[in-house]
Amino acid sequence: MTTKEKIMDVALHMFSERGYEAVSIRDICGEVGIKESTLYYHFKNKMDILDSLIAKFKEHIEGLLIHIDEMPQMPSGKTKKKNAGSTDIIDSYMMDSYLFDPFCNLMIRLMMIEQFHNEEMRALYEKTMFTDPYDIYLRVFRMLATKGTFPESQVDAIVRRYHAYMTMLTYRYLLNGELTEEKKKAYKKEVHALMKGGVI
Amino acid sequence: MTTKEKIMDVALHMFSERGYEAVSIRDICGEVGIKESTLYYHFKNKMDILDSLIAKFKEHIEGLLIHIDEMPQMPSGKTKKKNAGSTDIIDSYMMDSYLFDPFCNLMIRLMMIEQFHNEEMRALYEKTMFTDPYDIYLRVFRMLATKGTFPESQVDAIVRRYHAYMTMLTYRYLLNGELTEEKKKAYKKEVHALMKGGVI
DNA sequence: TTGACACTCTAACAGTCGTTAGGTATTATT
DNA sequence: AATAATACCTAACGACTGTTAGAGTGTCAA
Repeated sequence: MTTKEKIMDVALHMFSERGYEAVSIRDICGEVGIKESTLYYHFKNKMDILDSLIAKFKEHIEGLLIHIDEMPQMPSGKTKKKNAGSTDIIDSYMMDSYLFDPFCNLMIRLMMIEQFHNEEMRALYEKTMFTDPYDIYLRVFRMLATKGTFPESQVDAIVRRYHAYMTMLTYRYLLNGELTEEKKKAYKKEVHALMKGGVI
Repeated sequence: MTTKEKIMDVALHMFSERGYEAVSIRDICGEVGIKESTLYYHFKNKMDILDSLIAKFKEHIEGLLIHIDEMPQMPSGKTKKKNAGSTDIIDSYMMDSYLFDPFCNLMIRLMMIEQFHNEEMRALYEKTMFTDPYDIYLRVFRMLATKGTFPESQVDAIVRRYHAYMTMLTYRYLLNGELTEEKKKAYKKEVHALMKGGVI
């Protein structure tokens, strides 16, 4: 990891825990192991660190959304038990590559903190936590409806329910205090229980 | 409003928007219109302001919970259309006296921000945003089940759904950027649409 | 061997931070 | 009238803030 990457990594950890303003340049440099002037060789000022993190995050989710656009009509399609495909693809993109991903999880926390006084953060937060996920769920469940898993007339209601559950569980387990392995397990367990239990 | 109350009011507005550490004593005093030394006449230090806000909030929700404990088996019970009672009591306690209440709404935002590096805040946040609401919904829907609105066997599933919807909508509309009248209306509209639409 | 470049350092700047000592009015109590 | 309490003030403290000028390093191409 280069010094620049290390600075961004340390800064994200600190920003997402205490907020941008509350973290000082000296806090970051102390943890990275460099002098303050060295940081200004890599970034033009403090805000430039935050901007770089946002740019990196935007690139990351852009990549995810492109992959979802290109996703197959039904992933592998080996097992044919009900809803299996939907769980797989949502697990893969929403959980493993987004909510559980260390970088993305910390960025979501940072957006949660900064959204109240930063309009750019607020817009990005709304898009990545509400608008985009809803669109993804809609796409997945529409696909499943064409496969005959359930009537197309029910898609809207099912997507609303699924989105509500996923959002609640995300805030309950993945954005509440430290993200432990236990919380990830509890989150996955609840999601799968809902799928099996026919609550969706 | 006394000077002490004004300090707490201004501090809460600033803390809930930018976070505790990012707000300075001079920021607060400038807005209140006093000198810094005057603030130290009313509070022993900066943390004392935060502690006072937390104490006030705890008292507030304690009062709400006691009122719910003492609530009648069925409020007024004049109209008998399905689910009418549940909506009324939840509107009254959860929305008007909690989520929409200016003081509580700002305290929730503050807890959202501070929970990641303050264990007391995290515990209070979990209790007031997840544990307590779930218990309240459970109590209300159990009561409705005994009235025959729906089978008792369905109570658990219904409460899970209701809690998920309410939590999602709260984060989507009431804890996302500025709390406008439009957002309150959109929130209420979605909640009532879910009740009428039989999605619950 | 020289020069250019990438990277890190020392040392300091002006401004802001939380906090405090000590003074001054106004009001209530004796 | 004297005393005490309440609520505010001026002025400053040492520590910390983001940021910068300028001086080394080491590596590589000419």
